[in-house]
Amino acid sequence: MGISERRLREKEKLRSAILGTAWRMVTDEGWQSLSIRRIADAIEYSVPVIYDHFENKEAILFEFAKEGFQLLAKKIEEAKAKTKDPAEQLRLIAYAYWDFAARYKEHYKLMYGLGMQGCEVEKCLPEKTTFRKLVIEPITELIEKGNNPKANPCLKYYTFWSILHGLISIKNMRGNAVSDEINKMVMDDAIAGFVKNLN
Amino acid sequence: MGISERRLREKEKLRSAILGTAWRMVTDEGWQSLSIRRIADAIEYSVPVIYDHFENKEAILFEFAKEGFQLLAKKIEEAKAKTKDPAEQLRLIAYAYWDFAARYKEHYKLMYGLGMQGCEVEKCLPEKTTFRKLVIEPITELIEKGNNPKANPCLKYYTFWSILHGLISIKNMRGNAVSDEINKMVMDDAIAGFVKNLN
DNA sequence: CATTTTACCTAACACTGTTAGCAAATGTAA
DNA sequence: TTACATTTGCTAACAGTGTTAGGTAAAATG
Repeated sequence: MGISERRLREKEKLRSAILGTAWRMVTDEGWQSLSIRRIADAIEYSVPVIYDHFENKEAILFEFAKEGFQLLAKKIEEAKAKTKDPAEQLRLIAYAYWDFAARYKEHYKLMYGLGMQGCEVEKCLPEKTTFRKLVIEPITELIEKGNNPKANPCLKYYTFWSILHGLISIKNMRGNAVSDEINKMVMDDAIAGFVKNLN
Repeated sequence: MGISERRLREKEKLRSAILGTAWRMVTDEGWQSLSIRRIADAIEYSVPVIYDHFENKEAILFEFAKEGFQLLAKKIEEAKAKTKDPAEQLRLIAYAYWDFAARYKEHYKLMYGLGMQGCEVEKCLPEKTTFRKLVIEPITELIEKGNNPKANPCLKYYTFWSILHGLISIKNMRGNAVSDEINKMVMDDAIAGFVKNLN
């Protein structure tokens, strides 16, 4: 009865080939160049085979978006685990977020629809919630320790995220017109201000 | 010799018809639905006529982007003119920016490529520089008056803009999942924190 | 061995942006 | 008025896109 298992393996292999090829295209030439037909060409199968593995093109994009959200959550978790000081945690989280967006640029663009038509990422709620919880925790701690206990952690989380996302979006837009050093200085400054304001 | 002038007027009229039709499509059905062919259908001309007035589709998008940048600069200018207190100016500018992004949603998406493939907006430098100058001025003033004169206005401007753009981007992403009140509270909080940190 | 399932392909549909080439109308000059 | 040149607008095509209907041949199943 190894036959059907071999078949499953082969099917899985084809699926991986599709995703692998797609990913190579994206990193080489950007999301714009990704097309079902070109994937089919590259894996040396006909076009409808792709649709045996993915409902449509968006389903392929979604796969990468999910990967991105999971990876981001992991990175944030790792960064946070490095210290117990909540202020330091927030700083490390911000760095990790920044690093993720720089290292996995195409993922980030897809996840948040930067300069491209994003895909429906509503289904990534679990991963997003993880991120949210990881950030809200140190914020809550800092608020409790600070002298402004009426501050709303959820609201502050939103602010924190907005700062990061705004910086990264603008950085992505401008290409390399502004040096990374300056960009990082802006982030440092913004996060320092944010943390200071929590007290 | 009014003939050639009439012709020019008619040509201009057709150009307006193209832009007007395009804009109606965008507001009715989003950027995604905008196509040269549908514009041609709507104005009851054949497709190549569009190309007599615009080099390509991007040139049409660019027209709206430029309009957006100009309008934004105007709104910011008006908001700033309402007071002479730099802190208050920054608050009013932030409100105006927010209001612009809400009122001219499709413009904003196009200008910064949110959830769509944006167009080359590098040519809008004058309008962008206007915005930049309008914001940097009160920031510089505040820094000079404050007790942290070594702060870099340019860097702070970048931070200010990032906060606003981040908030708006995230708001746009989430659709109506978060109420406008909360969104505005986040902005108020973030801007207040930013201004406080300038001193 | 017959039947069903699976794998896979060709060819099409309905779109997209863009352009070559032609025909008719109009303007200009002899 | 006639001859030429320009403008205006069109049809039809090219080269892509995502997606799917329908058919064939191989493989697995009863």
